[in-house]
Amino acid sequence: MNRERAAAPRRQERGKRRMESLLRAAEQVFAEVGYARATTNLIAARASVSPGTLYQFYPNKETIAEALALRYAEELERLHHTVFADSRATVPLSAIIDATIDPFLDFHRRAPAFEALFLAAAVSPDLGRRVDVLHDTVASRIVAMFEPRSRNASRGELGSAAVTAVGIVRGLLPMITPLKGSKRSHAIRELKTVLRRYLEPVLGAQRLRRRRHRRSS
Amino acid sequence: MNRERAAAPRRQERGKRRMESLLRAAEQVFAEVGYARATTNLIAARASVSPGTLYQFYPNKETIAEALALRYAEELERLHHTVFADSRATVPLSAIIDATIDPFLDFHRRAPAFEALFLAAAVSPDLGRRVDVLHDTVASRIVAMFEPRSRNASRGELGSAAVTAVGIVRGLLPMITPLKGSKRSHAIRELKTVLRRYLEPVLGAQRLRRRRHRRSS
Amino acid sequence: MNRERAAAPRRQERGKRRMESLLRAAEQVFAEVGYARATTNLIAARASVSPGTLYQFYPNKETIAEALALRYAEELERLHHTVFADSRATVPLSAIIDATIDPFLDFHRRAPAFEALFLAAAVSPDLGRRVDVLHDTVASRIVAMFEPRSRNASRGELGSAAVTAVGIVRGLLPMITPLKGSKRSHAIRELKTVLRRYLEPVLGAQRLRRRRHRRSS
Amino acid sequence: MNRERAAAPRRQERGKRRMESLLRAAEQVFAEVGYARATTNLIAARASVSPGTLYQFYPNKETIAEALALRYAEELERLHHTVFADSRATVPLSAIIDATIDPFLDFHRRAPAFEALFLAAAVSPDLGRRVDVLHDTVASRIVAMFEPRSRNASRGELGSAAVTAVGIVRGLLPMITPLKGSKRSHAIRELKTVLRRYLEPVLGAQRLRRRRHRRSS
DNA sequence: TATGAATGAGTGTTCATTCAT
DNA sequence: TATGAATGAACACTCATTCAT
Repeated sequence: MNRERAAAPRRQERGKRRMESLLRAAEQVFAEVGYARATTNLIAARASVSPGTLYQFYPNKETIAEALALRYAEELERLHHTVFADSRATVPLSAIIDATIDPFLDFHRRAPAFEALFLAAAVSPDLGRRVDVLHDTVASRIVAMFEPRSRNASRGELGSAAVTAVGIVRGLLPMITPLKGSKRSHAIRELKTVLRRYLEPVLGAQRLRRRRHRRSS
Repeated sequence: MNRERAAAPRRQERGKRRMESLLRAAEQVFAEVGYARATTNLIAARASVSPGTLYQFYPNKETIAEALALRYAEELERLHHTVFADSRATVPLSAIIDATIDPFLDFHRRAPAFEALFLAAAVSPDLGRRVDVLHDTVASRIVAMFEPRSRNASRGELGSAAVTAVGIVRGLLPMITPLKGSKRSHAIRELKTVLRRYLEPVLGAQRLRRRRHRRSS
Repeated sequence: MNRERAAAPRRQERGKRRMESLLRAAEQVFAEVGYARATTNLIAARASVSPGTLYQFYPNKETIAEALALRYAEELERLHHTVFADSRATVPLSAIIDATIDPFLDFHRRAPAFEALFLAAAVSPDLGRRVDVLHDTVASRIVAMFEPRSRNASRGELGSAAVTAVGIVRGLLPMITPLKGSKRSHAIRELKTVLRRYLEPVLGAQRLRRRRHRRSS
Repeated sequence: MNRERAAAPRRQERGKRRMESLLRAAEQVFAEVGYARATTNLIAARASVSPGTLYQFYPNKETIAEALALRYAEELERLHHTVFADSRATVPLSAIIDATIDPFLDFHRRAPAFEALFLAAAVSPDLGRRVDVLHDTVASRIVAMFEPRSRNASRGELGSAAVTAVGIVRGLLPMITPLKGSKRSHAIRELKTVLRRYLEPVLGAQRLRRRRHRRSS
């Protein structure tokens, strides 16, 4: 009896560890073959576990992706929280973009399945609904960052811009990830340029916006 | 004899018509369930045809997607050819973007599987290689449109900008398509804004570029 | 009317020619991929004819093989008829074997599907029954050749020996055909040796056997 | 825990038993319809198992045939090992042949798919490569048996003779297996005669050969 | 006759999921 | 809990054969 009480938490610990290792295995597998071609049996095998065990923790394949997406979302939250915890409104936009995109790309490198999920979300409606967490997280991160800086954009406008920015990143990401070296740097610069040119007027001070308006009219 | 000679083309016509109807069926199915979950048997059934018939015309699933992509590419070519056949360099950028994006979205509505293929191309490497035609077509269309208008951008810069523009469209498209009415209009305006703000300096006159440089440095 | 009467034979001629070319096509295809993997559509295509046409002349795949086997059997008949038309009883056994095996191997080279059918006959019971013609032909050829030469073997014994000889050839043929040059020669010599040693006592008068021993030692 | 430890081997046992029963089912099916027309689903059904289960143990159809061939090869090894473990060089050739062929035919009866594989090996190149084990086993068995007995044949000659002998058996086997009773006996005697007459000179010293000739005349 | 589109049962194989142990 | 055998409905694709023209 005593043993049982003692065993329960230990068992839960073991369960956590199992879920961990399953998630890591799934991450690898998603990264290697993509979500669609990833099989639960392969994930289980990669985690040195039987398929039955996998299903003890995750009721189906989607749930695994969802859990991974959630973990990524959390990491993303932490990522920018850390970076921007003490930011001031005076920081120029390009610096904000650098501070948003660079850690993001960095994280993207460390999170091998991120792109697989990010992209798959658009294709598979099932997964999509679940992985949307990622988009939402990124978008709300952006809103959070820009809100204190924005003088003349409403919350709604900011939200809409953030969603758009996420779309831009999603669209350009696949053009960055396969590249290395200077080509990669160039592609990254291009992404930042797009974002900067798009966001500048959204956020911008009066002066800036006026100039822009004149030009683009 | 006369009859025989007459029969051959008529049979070939029938073949063409079958390929047509198979392509239309595939289009529907891709649009409904996506490329990955589309099955050849389902496509055949949708075309009221046996699976064997499908394979008489298309050797495999990929080829069907490829054929559909090709047809989309052709339609796209035609689309902008028509629109821009007589364009002048004096047309303002926003008009160019309107004339590019509006027919594209229009086409996109009539081409229900376009998004499925466009997106799937990024996920499935098999399909990707074949469907890249679409991206290339769009990109080269953009280059063709902008080249006569651009004063100070090299061909390489234009190409790179075009690829980026395609990425932007790909990234924002999924945010437009599920919407209707004013929300849709707003999302479209947003896409155009992104493109305009991004492309303006790429194409722009000397004066404009100088200003931009100072500011963004 | 008149035309019809005139056309009929011409049509039959054309039919013969079609059957010819179909048979030649089948021969190629059987030789290339074996009976089992040969498809009627492939045969038709090889004959530059539609599958429907093929079925106008041959009701199914087996029949084609049967027809080819029959043609081979006829050629075999002719083969040894020619060779042995004037043979005498005094010819030594080894010469008979040479005169049987050499043209046979020669024919075998010219008849690329022969082995495919010969072997397939043993595997597929359907085909087997039909292609047995070949075995029977070869066996009866052997009997015909040996009968005038045999002093102490009954017809039954001869028949049994002939069947056995055919079996030997079938068993060793696949060891000869893939070889070239001296290895091939060696394998052929081995086949002849087997046959000679087996048939000698079946056929032999004392004198013949003694002579043989001296020579072959 | 104790239970867990006990369960693993029991499960593995179950796996072994399944592989067994699948192999038995495959044996039946191969024997009934031949390798080419045997379907994996049929084999699975015959083993009262789903197709998926079959593929849990054998990755494809060929592998099943291979496994069966391997098992046959092992049985063959055992077969003649037992018989000849203590053989002396003084045993007459005919006894050796009896002791080789009789158990082989016996085994052949108990191994209903043996012929299907043995023959299919010559037809299907895929299977062929894998089932060659059988031929090699039989040939090397023959070499092993004859080596100590042969006074004047080199190893190479013996090997070549063994291969030829295997060919002979393969060629004559289909003439034996469909027969029953005295016809069968007769066919078997014929096979042995062929082998004896062929092998005698290969193995024999002068004395032996003379003796043999007298006897067999 | 000749065509070639059409058929459709069937092929080997996969994989998310369940279940007996 | 953990195992891994078991499931079975699919899947992409084939091919001997038929049929409208």
